[in-house]
Amino acid sequence: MLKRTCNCGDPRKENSGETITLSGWVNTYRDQGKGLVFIDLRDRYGMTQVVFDGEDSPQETMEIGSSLRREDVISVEGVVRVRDGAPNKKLATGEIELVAKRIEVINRTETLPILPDDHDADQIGEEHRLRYRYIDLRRPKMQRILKLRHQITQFTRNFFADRNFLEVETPLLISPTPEGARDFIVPSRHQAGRWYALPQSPQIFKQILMVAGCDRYMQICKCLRDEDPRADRQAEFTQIDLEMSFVERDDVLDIMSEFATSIYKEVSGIDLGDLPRISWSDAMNNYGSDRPDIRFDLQFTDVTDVVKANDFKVFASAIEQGGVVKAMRVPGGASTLTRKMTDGYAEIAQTYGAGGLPSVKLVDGEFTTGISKFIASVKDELVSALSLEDGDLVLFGVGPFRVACTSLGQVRLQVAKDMGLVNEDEYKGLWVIDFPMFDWDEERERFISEHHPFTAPLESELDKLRDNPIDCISSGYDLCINGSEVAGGSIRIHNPETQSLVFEKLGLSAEEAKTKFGFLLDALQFGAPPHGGIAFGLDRLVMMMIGTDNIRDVIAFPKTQTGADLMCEAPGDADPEHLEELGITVDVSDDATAQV
RNA sequence: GGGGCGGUAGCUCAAUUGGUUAGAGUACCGGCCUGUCGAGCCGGGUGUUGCGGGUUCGAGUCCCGUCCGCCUCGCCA
Repeated sequence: MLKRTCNCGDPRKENSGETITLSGWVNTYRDQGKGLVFIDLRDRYGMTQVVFDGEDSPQETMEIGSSLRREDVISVEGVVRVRDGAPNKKLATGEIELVAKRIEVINRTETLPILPDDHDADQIGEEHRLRYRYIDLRRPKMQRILKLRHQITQFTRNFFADRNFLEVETPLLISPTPEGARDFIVPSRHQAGRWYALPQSPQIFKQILMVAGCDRYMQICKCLRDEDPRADRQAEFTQIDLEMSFVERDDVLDIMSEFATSIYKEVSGIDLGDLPRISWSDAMNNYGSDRPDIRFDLQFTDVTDVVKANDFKVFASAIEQGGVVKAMRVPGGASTLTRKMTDGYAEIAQTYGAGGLPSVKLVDGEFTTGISKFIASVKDELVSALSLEDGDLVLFGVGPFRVACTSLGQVRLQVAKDMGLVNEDEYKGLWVIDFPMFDWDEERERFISEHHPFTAPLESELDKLRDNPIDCISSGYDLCINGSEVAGGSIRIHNPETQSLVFEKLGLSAEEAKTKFGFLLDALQFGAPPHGGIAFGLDRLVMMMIGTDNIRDVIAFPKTQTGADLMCEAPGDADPEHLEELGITVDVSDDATAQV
């Protein structure tokens, strides 16, 4: 093989006269006719124009040159020279070209299913990009993403290594867990009929590392959750996972704030500014989200008490059932938002569980449209509670607290988009703290952890954990940037009594807890330090820095919505003998599925 | 599990109310062209209209089923 002496992004004017060899892919070819062919040769580092010139290139090289097609792989030895014509300002190597002397065609390509060309690759159906990922990844844009991701992990390792964190690997084959997401399971051969689970996160192991005296742990690790994906969610994703001993909440928030602001700064030049801390309650009440986007205002006002006096049925019955009425003032919304748009908002509210989306406009000092005639009696009170001005639109979130808030919160996001309130170049983050410990699950008729079962309550809330768990505030915290949750963590429970109590509140019998988490409860009995930590969603960090809504863009080999890898055609069939060895028989009939 | 959108040439798309031989750009193939750079010009259609049924004189188009992809609700401690 003709060995390269430098990369396609390297040659400069200073190298003219030098004989070099480049290897790479033919990005484009421009055949000018007998005696002159240009190709752009591309590798990860850049592109160089190679010229096959009848006057300077040997006849044989000339002939091969004119037969080249896009994405053929070649090595070319030649002489660097300053271009005759105008330099190409789009290329770093645009002032020079390589005059081909010797060429080796390493591999020709069939007609390509997709072209690795940033000009129109974004138009190509994603199905094709995923099936031929090795071609898609050749695109400069995808190469930039791979590189940025690498820079982020590199920065992360250095940042935490500098601060005494140890990178420790935790197992992939672990025991199934009762709480949380659906586990991927793996059959055991030595104990046929028993199963491993793939980790949803290394949670318990990192806590045990704290008990083991590691003091500070970090890992960039795969997490696996067998749940339906979304645009920003994959079953298989990566976390920057951390845990620290002898810390309180503020210690974790401080060091993680430093990490977040410095990684944005260093890797992308983005200034996150300060990261304010707001309570979950304020976030829900004012923004209708536990991960509010604070790049724009549009806050809510609770008008439950204001509209109580009124007998409008929708409000009255919601309040009667213990619900609330939230109002969002949209300044100037009366004229800028069309009927079609507000109808769309109502659909959004309904999608998130609200009955509808009552609204009124304030025009010439009077309520018009929507529910104006039903709430005329409390007009003055509403105007003053919301500081309404002429031309404002008011949208109401009605229902049980979480439904009223989150449905209006989703509407808030769309309104901001429609009114152009979102500056896409701006990055604003905040910590959401003081989460509740539990939420009540109507279906299962029991408490479920708002964060996870190892989250400690705030020290001052210990009494409530026993007597009034629904009001108990946890030590949990989430870091949200531009309305996206990028990290979440908590101070953990480090004494077995509290841990048992939480399991009990979650409806986990002592026996069950012992079976599933016995080793953790044991560990807590043998000298567990107070500890806490956090996990950053690496994929979402990369998404935000690269400016994409699609998580598949930032994963080299992502899966589709049905968990398929289109390139390698996973999942695949297993060898029947292998299954027999594992004691597994498979029944995929409709009946069998229906029974599950 | 539910809702929505889509599947036509290698790729991106078009095809009137169900009506002649399913078209265009690009890629690809052939030819021309010595300074191009998303080269240009001339010529070439390379097709199981995702798959299986059905209705009809006639289906890319309508109906039923199914598969695949995307968005989404549930789900994601």
